[in-house]
Amino acid sequence: MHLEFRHLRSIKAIHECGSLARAADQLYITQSALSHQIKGLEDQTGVELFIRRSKPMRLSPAGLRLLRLAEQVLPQVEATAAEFAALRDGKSGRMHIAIECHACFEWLFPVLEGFRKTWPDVDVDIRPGLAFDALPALDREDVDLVVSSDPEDLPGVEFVELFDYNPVFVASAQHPLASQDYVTAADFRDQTLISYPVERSRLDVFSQLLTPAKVEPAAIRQVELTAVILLLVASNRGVAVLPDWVVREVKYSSDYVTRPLTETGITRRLFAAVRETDLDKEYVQELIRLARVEARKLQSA
Amino acid sequence: MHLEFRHLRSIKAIHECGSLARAADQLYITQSALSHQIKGLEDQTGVELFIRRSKPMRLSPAGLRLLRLAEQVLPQVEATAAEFAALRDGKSGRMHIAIECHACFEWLFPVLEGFRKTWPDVDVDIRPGLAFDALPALDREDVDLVVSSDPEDLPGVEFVELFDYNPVFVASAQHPLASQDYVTAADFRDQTLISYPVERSRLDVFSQLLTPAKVEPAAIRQVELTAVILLLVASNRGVAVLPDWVVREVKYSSDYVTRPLTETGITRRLFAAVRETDLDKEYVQELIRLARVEARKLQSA
DNA sequence: AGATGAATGTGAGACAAACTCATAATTCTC
DNA sequence: GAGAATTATGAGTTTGTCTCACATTCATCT
Repeated sequence: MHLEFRHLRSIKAIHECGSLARAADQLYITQSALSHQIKGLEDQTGVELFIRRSKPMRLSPAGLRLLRLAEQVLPQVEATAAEFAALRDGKSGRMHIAIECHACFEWLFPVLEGFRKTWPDVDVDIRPGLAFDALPALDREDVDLVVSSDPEDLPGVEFVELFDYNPVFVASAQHPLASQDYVTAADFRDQTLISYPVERSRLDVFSQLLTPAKVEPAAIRQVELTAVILLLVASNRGVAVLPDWVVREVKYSSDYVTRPLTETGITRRLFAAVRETDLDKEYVQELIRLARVEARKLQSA
Repeated sequence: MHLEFRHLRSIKAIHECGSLARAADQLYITQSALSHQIKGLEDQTGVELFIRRSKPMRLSPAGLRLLRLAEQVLPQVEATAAEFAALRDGKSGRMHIAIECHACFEWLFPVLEGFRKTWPDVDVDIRPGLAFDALPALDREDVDLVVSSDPEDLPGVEFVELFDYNPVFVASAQHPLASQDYVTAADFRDQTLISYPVERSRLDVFSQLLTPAKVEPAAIRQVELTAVILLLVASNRGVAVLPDWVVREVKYSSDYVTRPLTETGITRRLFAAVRETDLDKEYVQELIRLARVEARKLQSA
């Protein structure tokens, strides 16, 4: 049975118009074409679709069955076509984000909250699980944006600057180091460091401070959640290094102090890695813009 | 968006096979054709359907959307195609029956009960509402079989003999006429006749007995249901004329007697009117066969 | 009945779309 | 980097669907 959408549309039109000629007009083909088409289908299936005895043609039981199929199927097709149109116009799309830096969730989530209001048809998700090899995942189109602070020169991938931040030392107000104006690598030698459970190269404390200075903390405790890290620090169970935006957030204001790392402080830059082909998409640019706005908000807080 | 079933089948096949070449084999087309086809669809929609960066091609989000459509739509189409095949093979069909004679429901219903067991895919219905002009309805394909005792010579319509029956006089055992061996037209002059609410020409009592004899009953009471007619007759509220098969059914065995109409009795013949084009369909012949069997069962009861 | 009008059906040819064949260009694997 | 596997491309053929022009059918009116 060689059925095509054309046949379903024709049957629906003939049923609605009550005549071949009018249906043909509606379908922008000649009445002859419609007649050929229906006859062809009838010949092929060996089943009568219309009752021609009485003259406005009426659907036979078999024709009614096809009409039912048409009424099930055609709306689904049109819905898909509409989604494709939205996709092409850039109104719809996918924005699955991999975050290499664990704490980024803190500013990214409010950004996405705002984003989904203006771009309701974009499928948004955060995938912290892919932290390992997020850039290959970007290339494989498993994700569409990677938040990273280590830009690489990859073909087809563009690193767009988001904002600068400072990793800062965090300790309980009662902690001895709290009395210093700033903290150096050597200061960590006797400390319990509380950090995210990821490899050292991905942690600012190590990559920017301890590893170059060849300093090893007395102990390391790995904690998944930012809120819990701050809780432990406030209870003087250890010290931590976190991006400034985290400790500036009001909701975590607790009994701890922050100090710069080294006399001058350390500055890091965050990037959004996206595929070059996605760079011109409006919603991608909008997300980057929103991220920068959010960063400015946090900095002034 | 010029989508065809072909595209949906291709996308499904490529997804399942994981490669163009294997999918092409499965679809009985060349790999080249498949490549052209997908590219054509992508060009037309302006949306990438497959990710070709890595070399077994994988579906893009948009491609996945189409795959979902395919998985919704294709089974529906195949189900319809299967129904059509059954239709052509005569395993499936429609058997909407119009009964001109009101009492025919009594034997027809058990027939249909048996019929639907062997022909589960035939859509069965009884339509007593069409009693008026059932033959035109047959021609218009509103119904497929008309049970009638008045064969006409219509083009395209065949009257197939079902069985003979005798309209018999029914009265309470206490009724004066119950003492006679048979009943004549004149006997009705003083009686209340209980009959179905249809025109006289459709009632055997009138067409076969009273109208030719120009006899008018004292009163006529019209009752819809056969069971109620027999109830009223048993209560001596009037007399009736019913086909023999009705009064032979055990379930109605009550306090009434039956007598022949006229000395010799009246015999009538029942026909199944079907369209000539339907005559060779197996399930039509089967229904007629079952009707005759049922009639024999009732006669021997 | 025959005429009239409004449908639907039919046949031939035009045209476009989809396929095949042969071959080029990728990408993966060892 | 060579070879294998996979996908892309271009040219030419085939298939199928459409249009055009006309035949046919059916319903209604006088």
